[in-house]
Amino acid sequence: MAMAEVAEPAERKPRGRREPNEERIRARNQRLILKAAIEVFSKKGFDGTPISEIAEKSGLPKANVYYYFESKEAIYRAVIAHLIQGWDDALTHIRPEADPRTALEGYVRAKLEYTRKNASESRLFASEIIRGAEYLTRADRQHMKDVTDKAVAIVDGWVAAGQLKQVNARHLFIMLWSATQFYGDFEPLAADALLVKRLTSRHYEDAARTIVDTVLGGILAASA
Amino acid sequence: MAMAEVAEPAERKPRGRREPNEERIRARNQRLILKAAIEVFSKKGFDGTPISEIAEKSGLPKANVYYYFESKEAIYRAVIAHLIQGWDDALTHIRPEADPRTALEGYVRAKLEYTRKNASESRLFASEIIRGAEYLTRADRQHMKDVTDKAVAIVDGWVAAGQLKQVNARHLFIMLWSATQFYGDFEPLAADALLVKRLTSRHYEDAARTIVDTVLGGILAASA
DNA sequence: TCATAAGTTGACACCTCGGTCAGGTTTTGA
DNA sequence: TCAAAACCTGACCGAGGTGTCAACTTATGA
Repeated sequence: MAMAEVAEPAERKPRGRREPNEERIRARNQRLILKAAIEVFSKKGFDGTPISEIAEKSGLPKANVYYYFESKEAIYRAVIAHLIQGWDDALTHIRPEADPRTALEGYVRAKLEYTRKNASESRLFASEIIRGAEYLTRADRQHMKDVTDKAVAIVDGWVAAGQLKQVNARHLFIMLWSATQFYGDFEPLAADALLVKRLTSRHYEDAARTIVDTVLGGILAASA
Repeated sequence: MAMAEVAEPAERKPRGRREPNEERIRARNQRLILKAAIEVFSKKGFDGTPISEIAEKSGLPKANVYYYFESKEAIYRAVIAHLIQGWDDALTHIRPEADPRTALEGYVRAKLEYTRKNASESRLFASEIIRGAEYLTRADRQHMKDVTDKAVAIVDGWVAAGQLKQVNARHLFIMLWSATQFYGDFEPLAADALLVKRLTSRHYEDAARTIVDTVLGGILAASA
């Protein structure tokens, strides 16, 4: 709603250069706040999160949090915007000149890795989408679309070249995405299904193998 | 937390029988409240939902809602418990004597159908899991486990009989589940990926075909 | 050295929300 | 017909949450 999400200082002209490791107060505190916010938001959701808890977790008094961010919503938006970045890294595995099996397997594994290592972020993102994605900016969504389009084009190319059987690339990526997301976002359910208390790296390994085997087995053009 | 979730009336002995279509006041109002609750909870989450809105949507004053339910949490629990029921219907397609292709295809289509027709419930469930599944009772989770176990055993049977290639049945079901869930729970994302504003039945049809083709193509034992 | 900008903070205003309650009306069943 | 149970509800309360503010301290740069 608000135009200026972050309260800007009166912009003293940045005349002198700075030592790299002398982190500016503003940068440090914003980082602290955002980091705490990711954790708390992902655990309790937007409405369930009191600013006081973000403040506590970041070691700052509440009023100081409001010195750096205009509102709770501004913090949330900043966090969401930050999530989008790391999002498409896995897709870099999908390169036209790569062979489909290696590329797709690389994607699946990278995606699972990301989901596993960044479970909080992943859940927060999922929860934002489930709630209707109202805090994702048009630009964020466009970016995700662009990245998807590019990957889809490459898969279509493989299909055209006879390297893959006919397949709807968009639905294919949805499958891969949802399957990989699942292990992080719905961990309790996944753990139940696998008869364990918590998922370990072994389960992620099994997941990768099953996904790759079944999906690739289904679309890889007669290589066997 | 509370033992008695729902405020019970002083249990007048049910001595006379009733006309079937003369719905009792209590039953009707509880139904109204639960229905409204599903909608609102799924849109705003537990913390984001004010009881006043459930009241409004169900046409009852807030105090009346509290006449039927002890607390907000009680309403939420009741809703969640209700969700579990419809959950495993799709799995009835997985029967030992069925042939794998028909069975799995039936499952995928039924699951997509459910997700599509009951998007609110589906999202609410997903959001509950993402938040850590703290309101799912042990019994609910056990039930889901049991149902899963049964389906897994059947798939394992097919594998043993040589009807399917070697596959980790538990991960397989996770794949199918997550893929089918995705279209309902993450609709905005799915729509973006498919370059449309909203998903239609055609997209669900494409989804079913893609899932079935790729997954079954990957695990069906040399039938082609 | 010193004026000014940036950063810090406890206290507080204000509002929303979960939940209660007293006292009413309607249903029920004998 | 009538008493008791079930049902209904406006008004209210207290806890907890967002966001503000005025006064203070620290950093900056000429």
